[in-house]
Amino acid sequence: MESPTLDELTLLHANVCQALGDPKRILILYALHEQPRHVSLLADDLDMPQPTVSRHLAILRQRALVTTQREGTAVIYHLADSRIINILNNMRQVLRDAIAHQTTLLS
Amino acid sequence: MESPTLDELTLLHANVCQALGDPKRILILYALHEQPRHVSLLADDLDMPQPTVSRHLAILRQRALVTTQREGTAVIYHLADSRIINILNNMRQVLRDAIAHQTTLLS
DNA sequence: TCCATGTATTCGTGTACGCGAATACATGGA
DNA sequence: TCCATGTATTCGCGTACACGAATACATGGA
Repeated sequence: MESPTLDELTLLHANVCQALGDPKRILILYALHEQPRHVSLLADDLDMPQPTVSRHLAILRQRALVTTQREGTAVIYHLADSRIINILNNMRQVLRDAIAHQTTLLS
Repeated sequence: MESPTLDELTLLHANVCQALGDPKRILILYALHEQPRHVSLLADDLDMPQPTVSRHLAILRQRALVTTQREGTAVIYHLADSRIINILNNMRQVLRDAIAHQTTLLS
C-alpha cells in the first residue's frame, strides 16, 4: 500500500463524496447504522429492488464505506465506520441552516 | 420557504454530497476557505480555465456551499460555512484510516 | 447431485455530468 | 457611447451513472 499523493487523495476523497451523492445510498447508510442487515432485508425495509440495493452496496463497499460478512447464503452488510454517520448528520445540519437562511435551494 | 419532507431533505442532502464529489470542486472549497477570491484569481491559483472554475462555482453556489459578493466587475466567492471544511477534513481522516486498514481503495 | 435461498452481474436505455472552445453578458471608466 | 476587464453561458462531444429486467453465480441442505 503506497501513500497517495495529494492529488490522489483528493481524487479518492471525491470518490467517497460521490458515493454519498445518491439519496438511496444515503438511506442505505443510515439503515445500516441503525442495524446491520443482509441485502434482501435491506431491500424489503427500504422498498427497493434487490439488484438495485446490491449495486449500491457494491459502490459503497468499493469506497470502503461498508463492510461485509457472510452468513450462510446471506451477506451481512455493516457500516464500516460510524463516523460516516456523524459526517452525514453534520452535513444535514449545515443544509438545514442554509435552508433556514432562505436560500433558493428548494427551487 | 416550506419545511421539506424527509425524502426531500435526503434529496437535498444527496445534492450537496454530489457537489462535493468532484476533485476540482474540493480544491476550490479548500482554496476559498484559505482565502476568498474572485473567479480569475481562483482559476490562476488552481491552474484551471476560467469557464471551468465558473461552472464549478455555479454548482457550489446553487447548493449553498459558497456565497458571492460583487466588487466592481469582479465577483468574490466565499465559503458559505466553515463547517464544510470540518466535514471535508473528517471525511479525509476516515479515508486515511480506511487506507491504513489496507482496503483495495487504490486499485 | 439437485434444489432452494440469497446475492451479484449483464444488457440496453435514458439521463446527467465534465470538458474545451467560443461567445455572450455585466460592470465601470474614458 | 465605446472599450476593457471580468464573469457566465452555450454548443458539441465523450463519458459515466442509474435503472428495470433478466439472468448468472454462490452457498448450504436434502
